[in-house]
Amino acid sequence: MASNHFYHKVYLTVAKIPYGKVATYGQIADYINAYGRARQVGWALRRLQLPSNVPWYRVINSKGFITMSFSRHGSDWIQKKLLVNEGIKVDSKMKIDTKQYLWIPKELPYKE
DNA sequence: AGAATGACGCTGA
DNA sequence: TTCAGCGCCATTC
Repeated sequence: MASNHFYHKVYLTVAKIPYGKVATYGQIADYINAYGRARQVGWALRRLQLPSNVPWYRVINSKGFITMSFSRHGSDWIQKKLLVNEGIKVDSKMKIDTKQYLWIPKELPYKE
């Protein structure tokens, strides 16, 4: 199915985020030639059934925060725990120091 | 089918 | 610097 292709690209790219690093929703959208579709990246990750082999927890919003939402049914707190387990510091406001942890790939992680 | 929703992000005041 | 407003669009109601 064509729509699943978008999700597949999201998962493929997210899987390339290195251990101990994070990326933003917009970044992922950008890398898969879907500039401006950060929301769809969020939908793709929300669709995952946990536990997943995709490191979904390494994706945060552009402000450097873990996005908190009741609709996530606790996965936001699980996200914090998993990131801390990788040595990433997450403060009490769910803020992450992007200067230190943001993934900056040297090459385009996804190519058509 | 039409409207609302949302794990987002840029812009401009 | 902060923040409301708007664009985005698949999914859900």
